[in-house]
Amino acid sequence: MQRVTIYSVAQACGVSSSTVSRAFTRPDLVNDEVRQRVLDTAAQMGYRPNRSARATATGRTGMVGLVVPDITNPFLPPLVRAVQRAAGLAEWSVLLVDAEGNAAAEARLINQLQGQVDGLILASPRARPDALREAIRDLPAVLINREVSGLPSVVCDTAQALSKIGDQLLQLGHREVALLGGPVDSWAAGQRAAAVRNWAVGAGVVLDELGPFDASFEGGRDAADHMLRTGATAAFAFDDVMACGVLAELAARDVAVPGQRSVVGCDDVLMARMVTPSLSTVTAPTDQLGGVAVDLLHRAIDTPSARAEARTLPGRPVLRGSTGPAPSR
Amino acid sequence: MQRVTIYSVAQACGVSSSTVSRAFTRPDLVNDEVRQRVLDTAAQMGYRPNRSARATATGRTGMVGLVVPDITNPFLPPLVRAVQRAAGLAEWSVLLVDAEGNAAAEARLINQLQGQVDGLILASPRARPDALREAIRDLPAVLINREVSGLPSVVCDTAQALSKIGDQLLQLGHREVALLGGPVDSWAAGQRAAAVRNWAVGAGVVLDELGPFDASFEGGRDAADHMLRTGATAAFAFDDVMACGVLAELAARDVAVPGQRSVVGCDDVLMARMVTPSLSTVTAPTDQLGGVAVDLLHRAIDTPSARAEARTLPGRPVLRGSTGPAPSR
DNA sequence: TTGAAAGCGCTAACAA
DNA sequence: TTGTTAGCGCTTTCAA
Repeated sequence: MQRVTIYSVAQACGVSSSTVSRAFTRPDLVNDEVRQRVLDTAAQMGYRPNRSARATATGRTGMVGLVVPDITNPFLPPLVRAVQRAAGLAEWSVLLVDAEGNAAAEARLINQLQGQVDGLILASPRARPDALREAIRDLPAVLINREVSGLPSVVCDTAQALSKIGDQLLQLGHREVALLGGPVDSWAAGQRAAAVRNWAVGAGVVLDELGPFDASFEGGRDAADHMLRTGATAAFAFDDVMACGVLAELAARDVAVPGQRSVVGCDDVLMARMVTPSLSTVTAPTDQLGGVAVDLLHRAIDTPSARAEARTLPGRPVLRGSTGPAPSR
Repeated sequence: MQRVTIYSVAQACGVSSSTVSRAFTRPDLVNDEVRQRVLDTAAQMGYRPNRSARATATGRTGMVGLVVPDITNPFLPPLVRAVQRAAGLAEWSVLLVDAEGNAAAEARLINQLQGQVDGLILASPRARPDALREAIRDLPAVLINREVSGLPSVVCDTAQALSKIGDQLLQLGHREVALLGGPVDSWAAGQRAAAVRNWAVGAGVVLDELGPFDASFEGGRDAADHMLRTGATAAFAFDDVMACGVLAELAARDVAVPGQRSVVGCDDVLMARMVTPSLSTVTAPTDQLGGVAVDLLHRAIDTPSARAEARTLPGRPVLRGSTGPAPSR
């Protein structure tokens, strides 16, 4: 029993190999009856188009590279899923690459993807803009949660949501608030910090800018320690993971949340609901982020000349158990 | 400026295309000096071997499919990373496929991978054995955390670790213990249940078998509810996620952990350290699981005739804050 | 140690 | 609407 190719199918059908090929790739160009016959015998013979051969012939691999800075960051798996689902709809396979938290590795990994994929989706990459652009070369690429001029991107705008949560804190009586900063090479960290700063000025509250801290549980514990040395009664953590660390450290020190301190996260990862108290945070529209990214990549591939589009999707504020009235003095 | 191929490099070097090809794939077959010259000009011209063309010629894609049942399960991302790292060492790219928690989708997805990859790594697949075997067909495949006769596999043995934790509970005075069962189609759930049962018989403790529950936070809350209706002072949850749900529900009902109830998880996911109290659990040797899986796949590909090997790696018990002395009556 | 040439399975002009 | 044919870029005999 031989490998089944378009040739064996063609022979079995009494047509030429091109007809078989067309039956699969350009069904409209083939007589209905013939096409059906081809498809049937192909199915029956267990024919599966050889992706590699197709790729050599067309120059398209049918694969997209998805590069993530750190797959263990709980924000990413749902995003990976979203991208995967959207890509699947476009008949794309996803080549996942994890930079293992190493910003320097990103460029190298992107490089390795060259020639293996039709396009790139980069989820909140940490590499510097020039390194990024050089690694990407002329491969169509889309960024998620980061903007770099000249590259298409889709980001979650957390500014509005954060400011809404801020207003809530204000109403709850908080007058001094801490900003627990995230990694300096994180674009999102910059955006979020700016948003909180902006809100603080408008709201007239005292803002204690602390950090940068590691975007991790331990970083959060560290941040809580610093926060307790200020007069802040509430804190915006860079993300939910850090916020969880803050909660843990506060609990360890018998500082009641939300009784004595309020804590706000960002991203709304699965864990945000699981901790006690549950985290007030900003929900990112993960599915849409993935969908739009794939969509933009489609365009970037089909119309390489088109101007890079920078899209923004709003985050949604969610108030849960970790925010409450400021303690009375 | 044209695409650079072995031909352009060959021309620039004054050698034949086969020599260029060899310089990359069989360097030993080429004169040292010539090879160096070829490699240098290739690098300088920015030559990158075309994976697809190579694949059509050799019949090897240089890719492995990694199928996971649910990428949002926190146990998996570290495993994905481990597999990816090991695969990278073998010059393999990883095509990640997420079944989105849908057992039925697994077989379909595996099927789609046919012809696209050289082999398959299936992380704790849920599909039934026959469906699995049929989907795999004659693609080399390795299972992680599941055993199916005839297929190579590497699993984490949690039995010893669970029994050790059980012994600890015994010493702490627990005499009635609950087993919060996981999904029935999970092989690991079966193994863990058997381990706990076994230990319980040997230790002479009363075992309340409850469930099956959903392997989720909500499933854990549900399980806690059931547990509280028994006399159990300690519980083995199917996994850490479920255990977190148990902790949350107990906290919500003001049942102190570990004061009134002890809780044991399994897997030692990141979250296990983050919850309060931190979870006593079983640490899986994730990196090794990934490494061995890739190793086994290597063999399965190189020696298709070889007998399927079923390897076992021990889990390690970790006692943290969620286990303590049984409450005195 | 090297080169010529056939072929991997498929697509895409072009012609019929 | 179909078939013929020439590639896609690479590997791999086979001869030299």
